[in-house]
Amino acid sequence: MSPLLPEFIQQAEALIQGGEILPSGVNHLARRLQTAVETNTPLRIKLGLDPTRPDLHLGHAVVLKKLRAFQDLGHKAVLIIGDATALIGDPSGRNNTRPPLTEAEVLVNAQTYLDQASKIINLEKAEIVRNSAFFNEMGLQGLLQLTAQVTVAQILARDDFSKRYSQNTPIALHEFLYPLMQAYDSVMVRADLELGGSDQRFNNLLGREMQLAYAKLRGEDPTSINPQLVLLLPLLEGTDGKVKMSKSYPENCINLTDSPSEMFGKLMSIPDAMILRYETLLAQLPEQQLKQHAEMLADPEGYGINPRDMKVGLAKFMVASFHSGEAADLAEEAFNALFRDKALPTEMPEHTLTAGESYVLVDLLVEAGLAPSKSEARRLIQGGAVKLNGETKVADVLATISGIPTESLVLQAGKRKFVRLLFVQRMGVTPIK
RNA sequence: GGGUAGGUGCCCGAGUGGUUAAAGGGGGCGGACUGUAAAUCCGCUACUUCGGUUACGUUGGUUCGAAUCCAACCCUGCCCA
Repeated sequence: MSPLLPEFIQQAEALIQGGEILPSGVNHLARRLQTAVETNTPLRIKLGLDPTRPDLHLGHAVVLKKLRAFQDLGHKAVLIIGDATALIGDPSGRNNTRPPLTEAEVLVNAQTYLDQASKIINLEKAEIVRNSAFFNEMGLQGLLQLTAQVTVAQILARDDFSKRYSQNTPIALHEFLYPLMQAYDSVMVRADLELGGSDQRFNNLLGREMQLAYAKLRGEDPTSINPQLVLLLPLLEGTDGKVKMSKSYPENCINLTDSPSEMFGKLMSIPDAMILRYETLLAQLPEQQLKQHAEMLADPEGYGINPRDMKVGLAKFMVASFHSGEAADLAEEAFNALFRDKALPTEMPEHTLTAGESYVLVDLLVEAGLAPSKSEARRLIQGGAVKLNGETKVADVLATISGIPTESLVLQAGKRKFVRLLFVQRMGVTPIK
């Protein structure tokens, strides 16, 4: 074997940065990288995504960006659309069974996933595999063979399962299958490295075992097998700064499909303590800059900086990378106008009303989508949340409103919900009954 | 199959006959403040034609009155087989 070259060690270090490689040690990865170049066979980098809910968020972006980094070095991205595994739902980090999905939902979500992933990775150069392709073929025998490779004790050793088990919360048997199936993915796509969040440790490591097990079944020499490496990346906390960003808590997520202003605003809402973490995992700023930011954040007054401005920088960077620089500028302007200067937004949904008619405000709030029910609308008014044209606060629950033709009024509920009311002349003749 | 403990609002969780639309916490929403949709503080958190109506696994029953008592059923944990 040729000696390990420093350039590949450096490459490996850069790739591992922020994450954890298993088995641990830079050299494992460096060796693979070098061999790949020497033999001119790109590494197969596996990432599995379950189309359980249609939107990818910035948590996924952390892993996808890493996948992109491998792509940029000429390696093969193997994207698994877990349309079979999605029928179970990953029990990782869960304390209860996931709600099942219909097959139709899974299909729609899968397509959306690919569209969104294409914002980060180069989809044309990636290999895309739906795991239903081989799981549907597997048959009972295949399933039994798969399940025979792992013992119940091994599965129960997994943290989530053992916790649920000891807390007497139900575990459905099919949930045990999830790690096995994910591991089998690795066998089928002959993965050299699997990417995952740090909660994927068990599943990804099982992939190694499974690759070995199946190699033995095929009668291959176990010593000649190189099971996949595992690169685990930290889980990004959501906008609350506490719980990891997860599809299970949509309000805590920043989605890749979020509009520029939405993405900007959500990034501005992360706690100050999260700034550095986002910069590390998402913006992937150079180490030096991160260090500098850490110092400044530790003593904002001393450095004469405002953490807010740092957040603005982060928010603009992210919006620019998912939308465009222009969109980022516009989002910043709109944000400042709306929240700093408390101006009305320039664009908002419209709701058309007939001029001269009298409308009860409570009804209007519901019709215009500003409140989910009339009771809620009343509460909003009582809480002082409802304003007209940004000025007049409505205090009366029984208030009514009417307008003259071509007049427009801005109805506002809270700081973020606006609707423009347009009054038009009644058209034609109203039929009289 | 036998025994036993449970099933409460978006989530967790108190409540064992009557001001209980149901304590407390989390989450969410709103307000004030600010440097932002940070932090902090405060309020709200079933629906309604404002008469009421619907809610504590389901369906019946007892009672002037039930989340609370009774019966059957469904679901979950644990022990035994």
